[in-house]
Amino acid sequence: MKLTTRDRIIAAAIQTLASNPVSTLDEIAEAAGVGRATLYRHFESRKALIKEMITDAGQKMEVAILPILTCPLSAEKKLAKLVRAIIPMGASLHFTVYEPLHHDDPEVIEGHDKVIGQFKDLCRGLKTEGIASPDVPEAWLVASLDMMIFTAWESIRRGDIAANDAPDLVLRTYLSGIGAARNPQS
Amino acid sequence: MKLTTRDRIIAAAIQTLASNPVSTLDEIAEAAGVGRATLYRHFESRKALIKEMITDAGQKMEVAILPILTCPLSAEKKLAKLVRAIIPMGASLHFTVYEPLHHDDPEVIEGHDKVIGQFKDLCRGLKTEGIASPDVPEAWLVASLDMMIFTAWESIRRGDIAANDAPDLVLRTYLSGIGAARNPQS
DNA sequence: CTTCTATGGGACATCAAAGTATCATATGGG
DNA sequence: CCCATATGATACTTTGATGTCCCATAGAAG
Repeated sequence: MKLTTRDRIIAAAIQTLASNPVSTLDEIAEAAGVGRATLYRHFESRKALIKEMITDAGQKMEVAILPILTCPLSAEKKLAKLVRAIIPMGASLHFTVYEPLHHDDPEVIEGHDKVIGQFKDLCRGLKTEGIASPDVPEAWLVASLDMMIFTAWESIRRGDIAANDAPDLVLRTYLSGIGAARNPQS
Repeated sequence: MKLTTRDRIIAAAIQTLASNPVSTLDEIAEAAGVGRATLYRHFESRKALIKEMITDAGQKMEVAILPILTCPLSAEKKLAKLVRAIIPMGASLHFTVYEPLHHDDPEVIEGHDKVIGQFKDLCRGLKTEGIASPDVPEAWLVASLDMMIFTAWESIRRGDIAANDAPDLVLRTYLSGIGAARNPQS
């Protein structure tokens, strides 16, 4: 199925703005392969585009996360599936979690809280299963997981890390650090 | 000793631009506690300010890193000192390592490479000491360390993590993951 | 073939931030 | 007191990106 023009613009905006937050609409339009006028036919303004981009990213994240986190698996297994699923969406993750702009928009905040909430639940599960130590703050569990996934995405994009190696690296580093893996499964 | 106006502006620019990359010069000037005119008395243009900010951040990083990495300690000890020293400089780290703008400026690139080079040396040391597993790519060792330190800084700034807890969290997560620490020293 | 819709491209208007110029004022040394 | 230097404040110009408009055209549907 062919992507709609709107979706191509959103995707281009995510990619372009992730690599340079001060991109112009010309750059975004070019990356999307459309004229700037077309961009304005789909979005009222720059601000509207960015807002829809953020909520769109949040929805994509939710769609990717929910089925994984609601299936009956151990938190550790869920984590593994989650990491694999989300690494390719690094830019979406970035905008969903770390967008200090639109601080005020309730719709944006809601999407943000939903995604973060899912992460928090997962991290709580890791604690109750004894995977994560109880004396590590939950906020750190969430923040470092987000960060590690985003870093993996960026490392792939730069060509530093093979896309197929990234998920294992993230899981391993997150669960047992950079030393010898304690549970070299999967 | 009192900070020069120039240094206050640079510091304000680092803080302000780290939290919002599209800050205006008015915002930066206000954060520095000076008038916008004064800002132009010290820097030719916005671009010049940002460039000097980046090189300044790079120099600060170098000054902070070098004495630690050249002293005769194990790589593991160096890492511990490094993390403690750099976390409060999170914003500087951010601009030194992850600034895709000024991609072209040789001076900026040089500073970047110098800092990254130091990190790489340290990571190599961790490998030879057997602290880091040999099958983890060096690029991942560097990238995840950078990002973890930056995340710690941001978590402190948001109020999620206590400043005094952050270094141990980073070291522990980096070396042995979020589970029970293997070597609960220091 | 005609019509409807979406698009590309370019000309133009508008606006916000960058950058410039000037004056009054403070501060510190002589 | 007087001068030099640095600054705050404000008004002004310039610039570059945003936002608007229009027209020619391609493709799909009738």
